[in-house]
Amino acid sequence: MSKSRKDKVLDVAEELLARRGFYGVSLRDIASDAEVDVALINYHFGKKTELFDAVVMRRAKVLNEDRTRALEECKQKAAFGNPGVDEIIDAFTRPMLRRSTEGGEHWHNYLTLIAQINSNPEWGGEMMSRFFDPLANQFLSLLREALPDCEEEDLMWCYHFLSGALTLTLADTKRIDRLSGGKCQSSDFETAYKKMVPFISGGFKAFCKKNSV
Amino acid sequence: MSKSRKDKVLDVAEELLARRGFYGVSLRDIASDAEVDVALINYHFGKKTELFDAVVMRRAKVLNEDRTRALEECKQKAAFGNPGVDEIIDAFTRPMLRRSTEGGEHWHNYLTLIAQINSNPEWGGEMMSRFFDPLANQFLSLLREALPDCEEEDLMWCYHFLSGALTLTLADTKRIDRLSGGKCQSSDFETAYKKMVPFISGGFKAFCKKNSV
DNA sequence: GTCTATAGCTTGATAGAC
DNA sequence: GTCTATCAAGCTATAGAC
Repeated sequence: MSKSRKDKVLDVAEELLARRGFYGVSLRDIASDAEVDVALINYHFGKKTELFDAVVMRRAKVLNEDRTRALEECKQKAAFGNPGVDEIIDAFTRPMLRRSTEGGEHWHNYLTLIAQINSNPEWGGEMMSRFFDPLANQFLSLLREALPDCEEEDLMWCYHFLSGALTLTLADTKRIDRLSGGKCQSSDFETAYKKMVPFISGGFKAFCKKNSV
Repeated sequence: MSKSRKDKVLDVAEELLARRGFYGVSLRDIASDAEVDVALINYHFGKKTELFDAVVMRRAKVLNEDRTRALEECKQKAAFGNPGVDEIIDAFTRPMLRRSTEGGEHWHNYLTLIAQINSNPEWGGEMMSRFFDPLANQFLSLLREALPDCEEEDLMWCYHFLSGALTLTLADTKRIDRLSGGKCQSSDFETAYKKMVPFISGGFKAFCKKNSV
């Protein structure tokens, strides 16, 4: 079964939106690249903003399932002793990096788009909350158990910093390539991941000394 | 001496660009809000991309001076014993947060704009490098001295995570307000700053155990 | 589902008068 | 420096035929 035109539109929209953002892409750009009529986009998705939502929603569902599963597995292990901070952070972040590296170009585009949404001051916060706050709360619940003495406010801010570090990584902007004189590549998510978990874990532990598991 | 029309254009452009990004703002939007003719923008700045550069450049200069000064003061102290990781991170980040809180609405807008540029995959990396890599290198030099055993690659990735955490904070997207049920506000930069320095410092130290000053 | 056609508006850029 | 006028192109959205 070959890809439907509807899916083709979503794929193309995703790619263009990831590159130039909501205002930088016209329905004509999308229709043209998808080899489809402009009117078809309206037929399937309605307004441009609704297409945008559809693009974000499609993979958000999959991603939330991935990550929920990883967190559940973390909890299972808790039956035999609580999971450590590192394991929890790993469960929360690994599915994203994995999709971006192993999920093909489409997933890479998608996660680049999420990165931009996350730092958009106009509607980014609202959108991230709508799609990802339930999952973030699952993550925070686990962390609360692992770090019972950590102040609630500290936990929230640490989550926020994690979010910034993670999404800038997904954005893959190539800045680090230049800054490091080629020693590092922003597209090297394997390495990024290896460094990110200890970095973030070290950040959390700075606030929860009593429980640095 | 009242504000020139040229400065007014820059102020208005900055505000609109911070909210909706490059493609989301038209020259007519800017001209209208600045109570100026569209042709005047072209007269002073040339093309739209050139106006954009001018907006970013104006305060980048001031900011780079601020931060260079802070790093220099850090080095001075080194004469009486090396500065610690915390002090170096503090010198690098505080001027940004301070401008955003004490510099008025214009600076707040500007730093929101920088946040979006930082995670833009199209030209964000290039732009950040162009305006801020020299400063980043000053910062990294100081850190290298403070952490002589830290691997170069680790240092670069830690800088990258710092950059993500810092700019998401500057973006002020209000997501943390919702996620925390009102307990935290993304606009509360004082608190954000108090949490950010230990978090980042903890992250760096995770890689440089021998020198956790 | 698919396409043609179009309404009605907005866009960046500049030429030319003062 | 400032403004009027204009161009050619692009835009979203939809109505209506098949």
